[in-house]
Amino acid sequence: MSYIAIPISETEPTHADEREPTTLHANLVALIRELVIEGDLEPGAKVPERILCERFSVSRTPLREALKTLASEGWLEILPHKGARVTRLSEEDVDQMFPIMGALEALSGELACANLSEEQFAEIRAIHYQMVLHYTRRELAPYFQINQLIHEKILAAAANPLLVQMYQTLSGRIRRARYVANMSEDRWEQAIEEHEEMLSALAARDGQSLADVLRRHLSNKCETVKAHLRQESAA
Amino acid sequence: MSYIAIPISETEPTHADEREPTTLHANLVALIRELVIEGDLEPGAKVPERILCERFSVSRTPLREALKTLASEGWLEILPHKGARVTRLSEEDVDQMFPIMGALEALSGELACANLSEEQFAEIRAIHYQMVLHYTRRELAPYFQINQLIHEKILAAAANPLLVQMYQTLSGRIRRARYVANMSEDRWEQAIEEHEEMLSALAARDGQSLADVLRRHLSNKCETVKAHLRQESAA
DNA sequence: ATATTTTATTTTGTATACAAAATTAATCTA
DNA sequence: TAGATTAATTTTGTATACAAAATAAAATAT
Repeated sequence: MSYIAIPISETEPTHADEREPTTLHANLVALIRELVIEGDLEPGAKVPERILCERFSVSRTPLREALKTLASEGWLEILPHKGARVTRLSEEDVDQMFPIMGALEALSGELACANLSEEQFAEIRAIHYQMVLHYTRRELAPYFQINQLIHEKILAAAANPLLVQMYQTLSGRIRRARYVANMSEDRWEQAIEEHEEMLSALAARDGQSLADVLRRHLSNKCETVKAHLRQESAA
Repeated sequence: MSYIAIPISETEPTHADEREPTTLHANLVALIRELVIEGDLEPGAKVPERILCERFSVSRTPLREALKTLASEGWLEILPHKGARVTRLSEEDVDQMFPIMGALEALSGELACANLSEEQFAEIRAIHYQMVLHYTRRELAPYFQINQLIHEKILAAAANPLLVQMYQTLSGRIRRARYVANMSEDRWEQAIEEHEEMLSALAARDGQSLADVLRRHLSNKCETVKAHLRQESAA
């Protein structure tokens, strides 16, 4: 049987000791997940319980519960009697993830077109042009951030919380790889063109077109990420 | 309050040499998940730790880890200091789940058409006609079982393990509701027609058509499930 | 020195112990 | 009697303790 988790992901405190109404378990899940996403725990690295216990000043009980949850979400792999390791994304994994993300994002596009208010559209359009500005100035980091924001806005407009959660789980797992991936000039230009298409489709509330371009966009992104993974594993 | 009788059957393999290393945690996850799916633990029911500990003859530590995992998978909800409850699907939940399942199943259809061997197709066709036979005899339970099998075969043909896992997790969560839902005669006939379309699309390896009919099929199923939920909550 | 057992040490899996919160039972008041 | 307050009980959250497995280190044989 399968086990893919649907995470309850909300941004939470930065220190384990500023816990108020929540439990250690919940805090630890958020904290360790962040460690993985930010790359403080590298893919393939062992995640020894004792080290983390000392780092967060907690006992093994809540920590182990957190590890189990994170494994269920796909961030870690737990081998019986051998402990937890940070999941290492293979090209195969990425090949499996991207079509699914494509399908989910396409769905979000269709739903967004059906629901999008004029205000929401205006906001996305504004953000879009801000992103283009960053592109013309070749400001990579802000570009990525704004880029992410656009996809989040579309996702939010789909008005399906479960869809948001599932997409974010997948997206989070490749976020680091995607961020580090230095795009080629050509790829960057292509990405901008795809975003122009998205805006047009959104303006026309053309769900089918939006779905198509999102799928295509993601498929291209997939190649970028895989290239980066190859490069990384070579080094 | 209803308690549970649990068979702890398959923990002892017949031969120790072909025994893969397993933990109580992993077993418990599978066992309790089954309890939820089979309906032994009803939606909304409390899941008291002590009771389950006694039923399974384990301590709270591995049990609690299992509960955390199951909560992460969406089967349970854990409220701090109040314990675990079986997730109760609202109509809203179902409305959110089905479009996603539709997107995933549509994707599986496209991928299946791209990969399907002649042998695989022949197998699905055979199963299909067996299902039609059950329909003509109005044998509901076997019909459901075979029906499920067809979808699993298509999913498997997509050759994307992650897709399988994600779909099964969602599918499992509504399985009980879907099974119990007594279909109307009209709906049943319609379902059969949709399955005929699926087979044609598969035969032609027409991914787009297959995706469309699968989405439509699932959308109809959604209405059936929601009707059942309404009926259930009324009682 | 290399390879292979044997023995320590560490790490994980599970059980138990104890404190805090929540639930239930009991008591009191109007 | 109903409702509110307080005390008892249960249940959950976390820490610690101990056993089994795995890893590292030491010792032996080749």
